[in-house]
Amino acid sequence: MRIGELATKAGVSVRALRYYEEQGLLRSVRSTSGQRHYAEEAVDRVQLIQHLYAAGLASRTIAELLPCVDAKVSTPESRARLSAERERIDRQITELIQTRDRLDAIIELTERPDVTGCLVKASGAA
Amino acid sequence: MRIGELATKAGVSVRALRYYEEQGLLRSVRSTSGQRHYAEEAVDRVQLIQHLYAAGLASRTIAELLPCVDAKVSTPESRARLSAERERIDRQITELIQTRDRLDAIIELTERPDVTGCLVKASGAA
DNA sequence: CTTGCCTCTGACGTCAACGTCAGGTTCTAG
DNA sequence: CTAGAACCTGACGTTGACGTCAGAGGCAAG
Repeated sequence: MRIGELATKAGVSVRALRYYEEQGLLRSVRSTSGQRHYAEEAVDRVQLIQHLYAAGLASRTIAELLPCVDAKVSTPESRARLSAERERIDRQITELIQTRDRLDAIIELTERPDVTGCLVKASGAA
Repeated sequence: MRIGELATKAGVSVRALRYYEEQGLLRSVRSTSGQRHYAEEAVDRVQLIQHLYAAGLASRTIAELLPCVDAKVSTPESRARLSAERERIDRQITELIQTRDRLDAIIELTERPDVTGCLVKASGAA
């Protein structure tokens, strides 16, 4: 498939795909006229890239991780990098859960209709 | 306390605190000479701000949420906004967990020492 | 063959959350 | 009283992941 189709299927922009290639995250086969062509698997790969971006990884980091994903080969460094990022994501999840809980508490406070007094008086209504 | 102390206690830069004030997220009492002074609670507030940033909220969004946190007052819109952001964070957590699990799978693949063949040959070793 | 959409390569624009530097004031320890 | 740290207000710089525009070529339909 060509770049437009991949963009649609993966839910990203054409520009993003070119950018991924520029960053070494995505490869394409070029036709004689220079147009990019992709296999079906590229859809999955693009989505993985998106998820890693969403997890806060930078292009450089992703570029360092993907080769060992492809080759299923690991050096001590790549393994360290993989688990380091895994831990980072894990901490991020923990933090997000805390933030969500805090938001929940806030919602609880602002939504409680039985403490109507605070809406007007905002005095020490325990 | 003054801005430097707050920065240290909250673990952010002085510049960041001034930026928060500029964005309407943090208030300070000015001394006659113009220096900012904060109460102890500011430490908590700054950390909440940081967590919301970490959860992907923009300054504008935080600025819209904080007043109803402060006043513990809620309009229908503020309630909608609060739970909308809560849902966003929730989806983000789900997505992060998926990404983490995917990383785990990758780590499993690259770390497995019993499939030594793929390190050199990378053939169809099931 | 032409119309119209898709694609190409630069290359500059954007936006947010600060970093950083300049030039001047204020506070505090000795 | 004085040196040095901390603070002030602008205001420009930075970074990453793209958006967007310009100008030129490619491809299927009629």
